[in-house]
Amino acid sequence: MSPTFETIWALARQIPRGRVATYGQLARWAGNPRLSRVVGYAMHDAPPDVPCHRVVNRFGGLSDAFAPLGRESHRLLLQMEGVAFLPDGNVDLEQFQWPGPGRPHS
DNA sequence: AGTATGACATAGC
DNA sequence: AGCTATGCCATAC
Repeated sequence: MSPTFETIWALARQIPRGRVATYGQLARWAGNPRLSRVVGYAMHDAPPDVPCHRVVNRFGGLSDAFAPLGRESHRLLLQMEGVAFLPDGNVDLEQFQWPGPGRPHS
């Protein structure tokens, strides 16, 4: 496996429960803000221990590629974790977007 | 081995 | 302010 994938998976795994992160942020923490595409691809190959449902695009919702898997599952999973959804069907990034691993300070 | 595509994002116009 | 073009890494053909 590529170290990039492992890095991305590690970051995704570090996402606290009830919080979501965007591809851009993961990519940024991975080392390159433009790695967003690779992040998505990493999610494609992401093992079950990676909460890919906590990884969303900058709109706050999973991409269409995840839709066939059941976007309701996505919403249900996040709701189960205490994440609120907007009427748009997207997560309230303003409230639930993960601040980042480099600033775990309250 | 090279080209094309992909769960996105940012910058430029 | 909205759209187009480009960047990045890895996989598939």
